Amino acid sequence: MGVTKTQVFTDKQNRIADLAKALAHPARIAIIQHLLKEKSCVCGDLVEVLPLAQATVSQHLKELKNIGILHGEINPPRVCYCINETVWQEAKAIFGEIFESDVAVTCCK
Amino acid sequence: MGVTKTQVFTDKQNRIADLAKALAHPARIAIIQHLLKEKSCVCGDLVEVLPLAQATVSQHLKELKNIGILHGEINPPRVCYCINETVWQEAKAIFGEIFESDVAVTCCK
DNA sequence: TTTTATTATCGCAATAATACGATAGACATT
DNA sequence: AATGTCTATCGTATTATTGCGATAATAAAA
Repeated sequence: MGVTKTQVFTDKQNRIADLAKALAHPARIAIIQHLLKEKSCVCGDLVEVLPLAQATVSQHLKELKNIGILHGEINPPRVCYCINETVWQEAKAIFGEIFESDVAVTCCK
Repeated sequence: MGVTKTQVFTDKQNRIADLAKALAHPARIAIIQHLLKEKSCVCGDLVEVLPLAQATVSQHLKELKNIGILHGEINPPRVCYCINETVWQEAKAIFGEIFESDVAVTCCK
């Protein structure tokens, strides 16, 4: 065991979980916040902002790229990372849908 | 290593990441969806709905309870789990804040 | 071609997360 | 007191994640 049983859940449930997992680390939150705030999105800038080693930052960027939230654009010798607006809108819609539900306060009564 | 360096990030960044981590598993998404949809929130019902062992479901419930999204109410011999509206609104606000930001499409140009 | 600058990947170590059987705990009912 | 029902916890095996030094890869510039 030790592996998530993705096959028993719906595609949407897995997608929501994957998107949430991409946001489930403070460094990746910091990266996204920086890219939303600053126009500059060069990897080296992020390495300066984040108190993590270059290899670690690169790894977090890779995860965000894999899920689709970011895409990288080679601009030698630098790489410019940008938020992928399509996936960003997808995530916005998915989380919006979840949180727009009203909670039954008097549950089980 | 292998442990997240939480101390170098802000409380808010860590909180966002923790809330996202709570949502970062399809079983926990399914649990939340079920609690939002159905009035029944008894642990046993969730065990029937989810194709996971009782121990595993209980463990996921515990994680959601630890982060504050759920609270359990003992109703012997059952336990009724409900969404904690305070934390739910907090999460809604936090994720809403992130996603309301406009993305600069023409990044690095 | 060599150097320089920047980023990605590899390899490793350590911790975290997932899953479940077995068992313990809580509490009403018999 | 004994039983039955439901849930939590423990122990364990397996896989995933985090972090970083070292090194490779890429491409412009000297």
